[in-house]
Amino acid sequence: MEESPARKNLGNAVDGFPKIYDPIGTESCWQLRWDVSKAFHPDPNDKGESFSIVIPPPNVTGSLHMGHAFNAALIDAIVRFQRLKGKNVLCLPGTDHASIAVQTILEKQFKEEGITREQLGREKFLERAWAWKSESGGRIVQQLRRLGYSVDWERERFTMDERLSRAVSEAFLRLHETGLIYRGEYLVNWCPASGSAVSDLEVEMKEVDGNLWYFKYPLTHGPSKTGIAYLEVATTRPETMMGDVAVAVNPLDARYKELIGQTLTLPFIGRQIPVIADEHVDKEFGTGCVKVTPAHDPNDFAIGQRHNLPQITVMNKDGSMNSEAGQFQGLDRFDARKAVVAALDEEGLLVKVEPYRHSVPFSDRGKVPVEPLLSTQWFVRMESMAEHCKFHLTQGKPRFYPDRWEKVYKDWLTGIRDWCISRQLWWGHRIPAWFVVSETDNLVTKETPYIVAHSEKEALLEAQQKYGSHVELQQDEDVLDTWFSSGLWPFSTLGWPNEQENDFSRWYPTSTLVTGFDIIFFWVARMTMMAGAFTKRMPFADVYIHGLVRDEQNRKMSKSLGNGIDPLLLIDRYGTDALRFALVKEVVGAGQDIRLDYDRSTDTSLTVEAARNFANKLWNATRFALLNLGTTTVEEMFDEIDYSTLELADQWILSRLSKVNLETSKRYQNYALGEAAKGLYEFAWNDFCDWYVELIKRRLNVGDCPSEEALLDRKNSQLVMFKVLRDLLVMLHPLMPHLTEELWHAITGFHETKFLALDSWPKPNKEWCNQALELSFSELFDSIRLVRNLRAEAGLKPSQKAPVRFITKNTNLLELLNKAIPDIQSLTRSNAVEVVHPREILGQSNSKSLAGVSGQLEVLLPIEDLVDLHALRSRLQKDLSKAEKEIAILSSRLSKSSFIQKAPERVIAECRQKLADAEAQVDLVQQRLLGLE
RNA sequence: GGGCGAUUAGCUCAGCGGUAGAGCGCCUGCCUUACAAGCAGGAUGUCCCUGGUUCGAACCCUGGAUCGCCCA
Repeated sequence: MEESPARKNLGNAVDGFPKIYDPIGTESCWQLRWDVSKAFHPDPNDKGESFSIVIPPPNVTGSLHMGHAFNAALIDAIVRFQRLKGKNVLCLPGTDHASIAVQTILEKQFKEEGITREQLGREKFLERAWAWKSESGGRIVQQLRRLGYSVDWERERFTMDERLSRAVSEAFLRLHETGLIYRGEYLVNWCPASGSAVSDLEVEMKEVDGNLWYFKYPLTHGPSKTGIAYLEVATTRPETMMGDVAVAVNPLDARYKELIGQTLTLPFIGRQIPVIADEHVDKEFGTGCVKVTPAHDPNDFAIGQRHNLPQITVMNKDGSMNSEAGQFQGLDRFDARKAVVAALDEEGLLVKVEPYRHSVPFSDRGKVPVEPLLSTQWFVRMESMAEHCKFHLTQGKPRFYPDRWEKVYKDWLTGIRDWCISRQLWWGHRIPAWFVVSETDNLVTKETPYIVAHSEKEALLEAQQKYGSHVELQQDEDVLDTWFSSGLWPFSTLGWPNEQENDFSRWYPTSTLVTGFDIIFFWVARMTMMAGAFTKRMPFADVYIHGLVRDEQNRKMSKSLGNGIDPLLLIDRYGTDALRFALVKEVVGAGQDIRLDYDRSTDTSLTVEAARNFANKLWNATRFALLNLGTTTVEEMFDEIDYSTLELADQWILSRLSKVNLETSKRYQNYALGEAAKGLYEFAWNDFCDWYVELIKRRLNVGDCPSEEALLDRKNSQLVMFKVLRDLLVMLHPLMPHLTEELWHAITGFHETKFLALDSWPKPNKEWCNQALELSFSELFDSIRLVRNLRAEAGLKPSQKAPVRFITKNTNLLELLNKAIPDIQSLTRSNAVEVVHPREILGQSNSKSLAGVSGQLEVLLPIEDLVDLHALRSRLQKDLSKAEKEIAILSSRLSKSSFIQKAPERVIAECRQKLADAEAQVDLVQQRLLGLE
C-alpha cells in the first residue's frame, strides 16, 4: 500500500449504510471528486504502456441519446479496465461542428425572425452560429459527464478549434498538392432543402410509389419508311424532359434500328434531338426507348459522356425550373411535373400512365428527394488512399472485432468513388482556396485560377508572384464536409501536424476505436484513409464495432419517429451504473443490435431495474461484510491469507475467484464485455452472496464464549470475505464505476484522494484454482438443494427444524458430506444431520420418511407425522420414470458398436458413469417404493 | 441483383459437435439475525423447415421459409 487508510478501524463504517442503495448522490459525488482531482488527466511522461481512445465526437448542438450512452458504457469499460491494468491511458473527448445540423437549426430560427442568412451576411451569420454553439454546446458535454465517463476533460476538443482547423487546412493543402483534391463540374447529389451538395453516403435510397409516364416524341422529318411517326419514351420524371438531348435505343433492337441517327423534335422546346444507340439500354424496360437527360440523371450523364452530348440544366438550385424549361420556368419541380404531364396530355402526346414503384434518392438530413445536379465542386480522389488502407488491412491493421466487419470495410474500399467534399454552407471549415478573379474579369468561372493556402495572406503572396502585384482574390464560398475534419480526429486532436507534440508521440496511433456499424464508411474508413495519407500509419490498432440500441418494439430509435428512450430519465430513476451495466450485459454477440425494454407510460425498464437490483445486492453484500467486521482492522484485511488454515468453503470461493479473475480479464481484453458482465454478475450473486456468505454466517456468529479456534476461524472467513469482495469491486469497476468506488472506499477506509479508478487489477492466484474442490462443492450444493426441495414438498415452514439423513455408498461423497455437516445443518435448517453408509443402517425401516434420490445419494427426512404417503409415492414414481428414461437412452447408445468404436474414450466413460448412476438411482427408488407397500 | 445478420422457454437473449441454459415474467412458500430492489422451491421448449455429413447435430454442410440491415 502506498498510502495508509485514513481510518484504522471500520467499526462504524456501517453507520452510513441504509438498507437501500441510493445511486443519485453517490454518483455525482464521485464524478465531482474524479473531476476535481484530475484523476483521468494523464501525463505523457507517466510510466506505463500507452493506451488511447478518442471518443466518437457527438454533434456539438445535439443532446444525449441512448446511442451515446451505449457507446460510452463500452468505451469507458475498456478504458477503465486498461487503467486498472496499469496502462498510461488517455481517453479523449470532444464534439464535432455538424455543419448541416447546426445550419438547419439556425435557418429555422431565422425563419421565425423573418430574415434570411443572405440578408444577415456571412460574418453576422457566423457570430450567431458561434453564439449558438457556446449556448447549446455545453449541454451534451454536461450530459456526457453524468455517464461517469473517465475521459480527460482537460483535453476536450472541438473540430473547429483553432488548432484542429489548422489541421484541416493543412490536410487540404497536402491533398491538393499531391493531386488528390480536384475541382470540377460533375453531377452531384443536390439537397434542395439545405441548398447544398451532399456526398453519396448522405443519400438514402427509398422505395416510393410513383408513376411511369409514357409519351411521344415526334420524328422531326415526318414518318419513317415503315410508318413510324413517333418514338414513345417512358420516364418517372417528366419534369426533366426539357433537358433531354437525345433518345437512346439498344443497337440490337430491331424495332428502332432504322431510326438511329434520325432526329426527334422535343415538345414545348422544339429542340431537335438525335436517336442514338447505346448498348446499356434495356430493350425490355418500358418501350425500349430512353430519353437522355445528362444534367439530371447519373445514368444519362454517363450516356452523355459516351456520346459527347451537351448537358442542359433545367432546374435552379432551389428545385425550381429555370429558363431552359421554357413555359415551365419558375415552377417548383413537383408542380412542374404535373404541368408537363398536363401539357403533354393536351397536345395528345401522353400515351399512358402506369403506377410504378421505384427507388428515389433522399437526402439524409433534409429528408427530401435529392436532385442530381450538374455543378462545380471539390472532390477527393479516393482510389489510391483506399488502396493504401487495403494494403494495411493485409497486415492486420486495423483489426476488426467482430471480424466480419472487416469484409464490409474492405468491400467499400474496393468499389470506392470520389468524395464530394464541398458544401454550400457557411458553418464549417471554409475551403482554403482563393480564386484569382482578376484573371477572369472579377468573376469566378470554371477557368478562374486559384491558390490553395493556409491564409489569405499566404494566398496573396503566392498569387502576386504568379500573376503580378495587382491581383484580386476571392475565397471560395463553400465549406468542407464535416466528415473531412472528423476524418482527421485521431491525430488532429493529438497535435498533428506537429508530430513532435508529446501527446502525439505518446498516444498516436490510438489503441482502439469503438463505434457503431452505421458509421464504418462515414467515419472509420475516412479516418483510415486520412491517417494513411498523412501519418503513414493506421490510426488505431483495433476497431470494436457495436450495434444499435433499439426500442422496445425493436425499431431503430430516431428523432423523426420520436421513439428515442431518454437515457437521462433512466439514469434519474435507476442510476448511471444500472443503465450502463444493463446496456453492457445485453451485448453478447458483439456487433448485434440490442433491444431495450421500456414502458413509455411509466418510463420504466425491467432490464435496467434488474441491473439496479444487482447494484443494491452489492451494496448489501458490502453492508453485511461491514456488519460482520468484528474487531478486524483495515490493515488486517490486507493481510496475507494463510491458505493452509482455511476451511474448504474459503478455498472453494478463492478458487472461483481466481478463475473469474482470469476469465474476466481475458474477456475485457478481447472486448467480450457482455460476457464479462454476465460472468461477474453470476459470480457475485450466486457464488458469493448465495453460497459463500450463507456458508460463513455460521462461522461469523461465534457466540458468547468463543474458543480460540472459533475466533481464528471467524478471522479467516472475514479475511476471505473481504478479499473476495474487494477483488470483485475492482473487477466490476469498469462496468459500475460509481458504486464500486463508493463501496471500495467503505471497506478499505482509504482517504478520498485515493481512487479505486486508479488502483490495480487484482493479481490472480492460479494456485488457488482447484477444479476438484469446485466439483465437490457443486455436489454439496446439489445435496442441499435436494433437502430443501424435500422440505418444500413436505410443506415444512422454513422455521421448522427437522432432522435429515444422507445415505450413500459413494465414499467421496460420504466424506464430503461428513465434513460439511455444520454447513448443511445451517443451510437446510436441520436440527440433526446424519451421513451414513447403507450398511450402517441395514434392517432399519425408513418407510415413514420423506425420501428423495439423486444419483447415488438418498436423502431421508424422518418426519412421520408430516408425511403424505400418496405424495411420497408419486414423487418417487416421478424420480423412477425419469431415471428409467435416462437408462433407456444411455444403454441404447452404449449398445451400438459404432459408438463404442468411434466415440472418444472420455465420452464413453462419461456415458457409462451416467448409466451406472441412473441404475443405482432406480435401485434405490424401487427399494423405497417396496418399503412403502 | 450482390452481401451480411437473425430465427432456442411467455418476453429478451446465451450456448455453436456429446442427454437444452440465464435474466425477466409466471406459480408456491417465506419479513430465515445484508438485501421483499430479498430468500427458498417449482413449472415451461417439434432449439424455423428440409435433406445430408457423423457413432452422435440446436451446433457443421445443401436447399428453402420468415424477419431485419447494408450495398448497387
